[in-house]
Amino acid sequence: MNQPKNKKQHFYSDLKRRILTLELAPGSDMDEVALSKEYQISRTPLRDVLRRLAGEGYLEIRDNRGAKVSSMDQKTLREFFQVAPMVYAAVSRLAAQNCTPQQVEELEQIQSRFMEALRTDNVEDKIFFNDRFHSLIGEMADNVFLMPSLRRLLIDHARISETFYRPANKSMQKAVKTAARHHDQMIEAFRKRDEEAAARLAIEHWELSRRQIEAFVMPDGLDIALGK
Amino acid sequence: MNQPKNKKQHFYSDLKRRILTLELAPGSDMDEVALSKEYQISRTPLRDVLRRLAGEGYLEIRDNRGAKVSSMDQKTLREFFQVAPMVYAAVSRLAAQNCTPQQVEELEQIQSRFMEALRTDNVEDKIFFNDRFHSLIGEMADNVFLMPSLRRLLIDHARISETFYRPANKSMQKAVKTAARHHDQMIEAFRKRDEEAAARLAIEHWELSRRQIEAFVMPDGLDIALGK
DNA sequence: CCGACCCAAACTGTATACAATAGTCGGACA
DNA sequence: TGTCCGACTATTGTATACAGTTTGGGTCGG
Repeated sequence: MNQPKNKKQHFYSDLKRRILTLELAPGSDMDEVALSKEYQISRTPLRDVLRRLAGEGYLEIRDNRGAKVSSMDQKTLREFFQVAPMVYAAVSRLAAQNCTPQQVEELEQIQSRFMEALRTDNVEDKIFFNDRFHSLIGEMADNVFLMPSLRRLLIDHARISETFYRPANKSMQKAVKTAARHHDQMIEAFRKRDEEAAARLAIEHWELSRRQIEAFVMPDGLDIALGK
Repeated sequence: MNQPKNKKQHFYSDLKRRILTLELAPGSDMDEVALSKEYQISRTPLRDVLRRLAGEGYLEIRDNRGAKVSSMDQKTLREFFQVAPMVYAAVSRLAAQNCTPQQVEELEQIQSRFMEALRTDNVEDKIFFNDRFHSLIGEMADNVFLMPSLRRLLIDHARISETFYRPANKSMQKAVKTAARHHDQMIEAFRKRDEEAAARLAIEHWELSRRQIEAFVMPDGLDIALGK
């Protein structure tokens, strides 16, 4: 987007973007000297940023062996759908309780930009504004103890959504439209401070994702009986 | 405990200990040069550790104004009890599903050390082994998305427990015994892989804490009617 | 007496040189 | 030919000097 004067912050948000958009594949190694050349920044602040991103769950750091992008395997996916609906329902509930009119307004603005991205089929913007949408709901919930897990979830949500936002078939295109409708309904629920609706929508929203991913991982005709 | 050869790691765990035991008060500022002298370590790795602890929720870092210990005010307490039972119930449920016999055995060892600390009235050990107990349950749950929030909760759990483990009255002493009994029952639930029992115990465990804290914040005879 | 401004001291942020560690390639020996 | 050892290279970790920012106090003008 716009290059901040601050190189360090630019590196921070750019690396984040590259991870969320899968431009940097899960598991890939970060080379400190290469990155320091690329971003014209010395290794000290660069390492600072890597440590920070590790703390937020974007990277994993192994002693004496540098950082790598957090991996995303089948186990991760399983764990993701095991807790995402619960955490997200709780966040939505709290958000409905605590949100301010300003926040709801901001949410609407983000949503309209998200819709714009859908219209113009701008994949990076779809991912970005969807992430912003859900992050803001996290801020609305305003709970320091729930936020860390939500942040971690949103990282993989964005990465999972990649498959979503480059729709391979009609079913996925339809799912994206449904998801967008969910967003509108969520905004409405927040405006009315309707906890129950917010929580229910959150769960529906993630169930939709889960079904799509399942269909993607196991396409039609391959519905073999799985052990466990 | 034992001084590791590695100064950096020693600084890391020692600072953690000082925060959890409230030796470093919530909100207090970290002075990099002072700490680097105290721990005989240069500022670069020291800052590394501060950033890492910030990522884990022990510290907050403000640009150009250094790190301070995460604050713990009334709002924090409120948020804590708003989500702790839920997160902890979910963690316990998953732990009951996934735990290995080795882990249950380790849990028993930690519990016996915890009991020993209660017997000898070693406050620091009480806090340490209670923290270890609940951390291990987090590991048993084995879910990267739930762990960040659990870790954040356990920090303030330890700090809240300070009041617990320096019991001011009979009621608290009794509560500590009940909590210890909960631990034993949890171990039993894990051994039997009884999800429901584990979840129920987790909730009871935190309700107990909440009641004690409430009693502490609002002692007998001060039960004035509160707005909201 | 009060407030605005400025300067100095203290502290945090960055660059860079150097040290330590991990990974790799090739040669010696069985 | 296979394996093990050791030096070499690539990469991460640490120390330190220096640059930039915040903060507190003192001074000057109102």
